[in-house]
Amino acid sequence: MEKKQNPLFVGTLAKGLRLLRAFDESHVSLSLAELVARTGLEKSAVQRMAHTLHHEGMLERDPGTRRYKPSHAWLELAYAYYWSDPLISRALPKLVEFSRAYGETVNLAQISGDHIIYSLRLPNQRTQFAASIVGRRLPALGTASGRVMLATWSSDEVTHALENWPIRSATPKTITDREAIAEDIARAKNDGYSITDGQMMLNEISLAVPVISIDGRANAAVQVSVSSLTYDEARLRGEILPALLDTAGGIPG
Amino acid sequence: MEKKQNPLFVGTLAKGLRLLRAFDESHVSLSLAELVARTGLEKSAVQRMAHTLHHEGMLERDPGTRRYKPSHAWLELAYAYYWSDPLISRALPKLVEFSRAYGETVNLAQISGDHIIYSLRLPNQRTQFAASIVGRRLPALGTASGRVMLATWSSDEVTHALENWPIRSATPKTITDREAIAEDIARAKNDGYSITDGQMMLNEISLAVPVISIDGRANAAVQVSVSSLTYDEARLRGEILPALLDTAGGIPG
DNA sequence: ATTGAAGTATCATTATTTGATACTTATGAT
DNA sequence: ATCATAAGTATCAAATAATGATACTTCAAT
Repeated sequence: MEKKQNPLFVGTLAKGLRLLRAFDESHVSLSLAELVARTGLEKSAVQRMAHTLHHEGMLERDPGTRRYKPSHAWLELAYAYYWSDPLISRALPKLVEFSRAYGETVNLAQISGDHIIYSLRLPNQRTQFAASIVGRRLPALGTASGRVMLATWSSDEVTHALENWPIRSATPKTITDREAIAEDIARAKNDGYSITDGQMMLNEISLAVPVISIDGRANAAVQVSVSSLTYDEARLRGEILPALLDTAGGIPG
Repeated sequence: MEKKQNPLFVGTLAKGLRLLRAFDESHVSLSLAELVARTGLEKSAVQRMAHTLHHEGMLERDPGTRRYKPSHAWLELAYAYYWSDPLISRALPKLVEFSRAYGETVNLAQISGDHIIYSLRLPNQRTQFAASIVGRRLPALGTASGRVMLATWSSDEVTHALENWPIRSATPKTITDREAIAEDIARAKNDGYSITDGQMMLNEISLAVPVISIDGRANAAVQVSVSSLTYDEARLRGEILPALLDTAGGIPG
């Protein structure tokens, strides 16, 4: 640790957190050696941190393989988060209502830095795993949700986002041209919704509408994903959009 | 810290985790002073840990009130957990299928020490917030899910659980007599399901069936909650039970 | 305007973490 | 089977980084 941090910064704690962060969708369990590789910490440090996290119930440990895994405590943290964010309890009943009425996958997305994060998801039969579980982060500029939120922000903020926020190409159809994204945001500003086609996954159309707070700004969006095989954009606009606007508008300010 | 721990134990990290754990459904945001009270740590230590957790993105901080809150990172951890637990991806499609077919709230519960934890929840219109979000823990003996899991365990394990696991009275109808719970588990062993009425919440009937693994043991259960105002136990057995058994049985070993 | 509580900053002390190393256990190739 | 190598575990002297007491500042309430 060669950082000249604030004297209030506790490096040991920060190191421990790096072990937790080392787990993700492509690293579902990690050995000691793998933790060393992924965190960049000393072997001894990882040994101690992993031991402590296990002792404290934050890491599961397979006695056979000696590999570490996330524990149930990670879900308990999510539980605490849900109670702490007032938007969640306001949005959930509306999303449930929509989900039951239309049978399509519906999500609540929130802005989180330059990404969006899905904080509520109500999957339907055909949605695949990654699109069914909360906590997924995606670059905001590449999603209908992110764009429809930006459409409610000041033009300075939008400009800054367009210039600095990341873009990740996920499919052949991913738009990586920032000029084109700017136009899409402008369109969303006019229309009050945003539609993307195959940006994160092929054959997936997303429709998002903003959850606007008292000050007119949206930090959240309600979003529906449908298969392009069963819907086209016109049908989405005709059948789903009005209900989705109701849903988002019905979320108490 | 007067603990004579293993030399591998890093006290500083454990302290930091206590701050995270201080948040729950009735402590959605905490001031520095409240964190001191809830963790039992020194004011200086809490100051440093909170600063570090905030710096590392694990705590949100309201600049106005100076209160700390869980951050979106807590949902990201849940995301990593979901990928790490193979049962989740196997169970989810089955639960979705059931949910859409019957329109009733359905959950996946897993054993977690002497509690159960809800790891998947598909809420319907009438379910209230606490029953809609994942990560909730309940004393296993007080739930249909816990009992139906125990029904697949060895009698030694059941005895041990009956003698030692906690019971919390949540409603006037909560059964606190361990003898009665023993009988209920025995019944579940025979029937292959368990029904409870108003144990955690009045007017709520729960039906749970085990998710049995290759060795015949269940560490998970699929559970349905319905209102006692619209269902009685007989109707639950007749209409829901067969489908629920299919659902749980269809979860790949 | 005053007061007490909450939050913030500082710093000498020393307990704790550190990281190198040695040891043990697993794994895989021949 | 045997060996070689990697992975995991244990130990300990050195010194860094956490500690916690205290003083200072800001805030909230009367």
